[in-house]
Amino acid sequence: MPKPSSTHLHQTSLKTSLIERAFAILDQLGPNGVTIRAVARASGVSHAAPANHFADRRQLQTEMAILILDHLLSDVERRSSVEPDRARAYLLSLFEYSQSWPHRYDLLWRKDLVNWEHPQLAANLEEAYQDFIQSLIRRSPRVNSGGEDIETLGTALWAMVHGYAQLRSTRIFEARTDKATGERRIDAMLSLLLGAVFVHSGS
Amino acid sequence: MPKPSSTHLHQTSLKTSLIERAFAILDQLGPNGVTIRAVARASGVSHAAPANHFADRRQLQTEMAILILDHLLSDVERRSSVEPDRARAYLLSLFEYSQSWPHRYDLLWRKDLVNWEHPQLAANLEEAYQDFIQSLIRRSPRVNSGGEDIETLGTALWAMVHGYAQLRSTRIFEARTDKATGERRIDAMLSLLLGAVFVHSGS
DNA sequence: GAGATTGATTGACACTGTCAATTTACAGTT
DNA sequence: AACTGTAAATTGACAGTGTCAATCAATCTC
Repeated sequence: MPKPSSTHLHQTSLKTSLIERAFAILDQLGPNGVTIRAVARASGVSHAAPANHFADRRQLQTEMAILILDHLLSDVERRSSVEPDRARAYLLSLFEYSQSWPHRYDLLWRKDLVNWEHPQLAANLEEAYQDFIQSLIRRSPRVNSGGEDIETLGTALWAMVHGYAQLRSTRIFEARTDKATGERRIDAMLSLLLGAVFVHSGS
Repeated sequence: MPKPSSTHLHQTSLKTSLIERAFAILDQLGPNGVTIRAVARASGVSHAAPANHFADRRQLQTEMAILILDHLLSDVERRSSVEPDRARAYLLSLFEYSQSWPHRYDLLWRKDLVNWEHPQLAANLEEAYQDFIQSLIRRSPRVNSGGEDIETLGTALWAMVHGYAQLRSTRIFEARTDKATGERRIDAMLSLLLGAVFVHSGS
């Protein structure tokens, strides 16, 4: 029952407006800035209005996480239309997104802010991950080691990119946050892992 | 000027007592539980007493992070005395620590709670990382590719273990948090990377 | 001993999330 | 058209939080 006409005073439903403002605050101030009251304030409603749409703060951020994951996966599709290697598209998008939208990426993996038990969120990630694994298999069925080692490889790749994205902000790896050098480094790491494992090394 | 006798009413200096209690709370409730007031309460002092020892909450948690890193590195040493491969000791300790002390490990990398600009903290991590790289070189100077690729490999290994440790809690990798299967998976991933790159594959 | 300094206490302020009670505005029924 | 019911927004309150200012006590220094 989506009511196209205004329910009360908002042209667009308040819920979507709240989420919009929440993203604006997130991008600017980070996860800690996304308070219920700040979002309400930015939307011009009373501090308790959001309660009608989100049970609590965690649920707001969980719904944001679903949108962030969508956003990220849409970037995978965009890149995949150019890059023939779909597994590579996943990994490069993952890294690029973490650098382009650092606060969104941070929020996504904060399990105190996001409820990863949420069925849709969990299902979307699981689906993406399985698709990633499939694209790895499709990429090159002929692997040095056989069997389920392909899943180990997938886990290693995903974890590596994710870990690198997160640790870069602590400056252990590379002093400055230069995106270009980061991508070059990612590329080298992927070549290392992919090139060494697969029979015909890519790129 | 460490005053061995009681400054006021505490046998041991209040600062160390505060940190002790803070760790107890951290281990039980996670980073969000470590509030200035809760720590003060647990130490039996007024809510503003900690301000004399920590400028703000972030500084308390930053000092905790220094201790956590020490703790983690001491585990590396312990393991290194058994495991001849020191680089491997780093990686396995890193993972095991993240599973044994999940909340401490979480806190360590939370840049909103910990100030990674802190000179001592940054220096300690940098030193450990360089030692890790050195142990990688010492492990096997003969690498397939030459030059600074050893640093790329080091980054890849560290990032992979860290990323795996963090993502395990979101259940993408392995549904249940079984430590044993986790270690087996880590082992497989390390063999993948190390065994493929180095001339004589380890383990 | 007098004075100064360090450390702890109390009280306050501006925030936060969340709940209860209330008011508002719309929709459907008769 | 009036009534009623329901959903949504408001107001007010409560218990927390971090942090600051003023106060108070105890110790150290000369």
